[in-house]
Amino acid sequence: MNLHIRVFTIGALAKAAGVSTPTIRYYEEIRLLPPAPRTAGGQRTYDDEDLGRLTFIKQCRDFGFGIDQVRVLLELSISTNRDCVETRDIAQTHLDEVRQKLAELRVLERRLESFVTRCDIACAGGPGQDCVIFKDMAAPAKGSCCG
Amino acid sequence: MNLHIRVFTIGALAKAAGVSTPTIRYYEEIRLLPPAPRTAGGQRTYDDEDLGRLTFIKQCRDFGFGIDQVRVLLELSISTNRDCVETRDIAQTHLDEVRQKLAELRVLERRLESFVTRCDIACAGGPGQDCVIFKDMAAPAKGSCCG
DNA sequence: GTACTCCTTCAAGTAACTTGAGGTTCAAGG
DNA sequence: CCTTGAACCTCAAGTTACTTGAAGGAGTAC
Repeated sequence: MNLHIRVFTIGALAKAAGVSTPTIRYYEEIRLLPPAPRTAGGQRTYDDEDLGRLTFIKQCRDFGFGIDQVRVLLELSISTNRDCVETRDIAQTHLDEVRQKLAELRVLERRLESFVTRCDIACAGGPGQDCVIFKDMAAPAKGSCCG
Repeated sequence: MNLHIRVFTIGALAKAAGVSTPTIRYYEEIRLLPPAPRTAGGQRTYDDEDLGRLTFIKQCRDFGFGIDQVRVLLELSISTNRDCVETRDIAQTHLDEVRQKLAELRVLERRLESFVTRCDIACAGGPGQDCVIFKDMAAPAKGSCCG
């Protein structure tokens, strides 16, 4: 057992968990974190349990989960009869979304590449060219540059 | 020359450009679009020039450019001495950002894949398992599931 | 006791719209 | 002419996940 009871100020907790202090207050406000006990002067105090919870939240956020998903994951993490299947499903759904976003960004990357390349080919001379990119983009088809 | 002067209601314009009507009002409010002339009854009217401008904006947004970038691109598109080089640079910068985001998402995809896979291996039996994912995630290292 | 950092609350700002409430205008049909 | 229903109007607030700023109090080291 750990006999040391570590107490953190909000700044120390923030540093330990890798988030900002306003973020911690915000998490308290939206009840992701419980209301912190205060010193006589009104300053918030935290312990290792809070650090664990906050770190968990941070990890989930780094995974890209939304606040509402984190809320569910937190509840699952606390329930004694942990439902790993539900956790897996949340992660799977999120993975699907990430892959969807990846696909969109790959398309965007190709379009922008093509755009820049055509700019280079047609407009290497600099300003004042007869660049038709803008006419192209004012029509509802695919964009082009200086074609 | 086109002798037809097409006049659009806000709804018709929205449909033609592929945006929503509140979006058009919003664009007017933030001065991406000029204030529309009104009918006697106060309803907005648009013409083909507006359609061209709005379509241009839509294209830029689909490319992922932010509103402020669209503002610059719009000005470039209107200037008589078009600076294609500046346009290219804006697109190149944006392309770099897209690639950065792609790299991040690829890392995320791998992490989530690994997460889900480990869930499948260790927790195929369903709820009630001795799943350590939550303990892992409350520590500041990399997440795992049911390991 | 004073200097300095860290803490407090509250309000507003960010991006780019969307949603809702409550009311008006327009075009068509009878 | 009158009604009906869709589409329009304005204004305010909601969305996501915080960040930023102002004005002032608490804690600690010298």
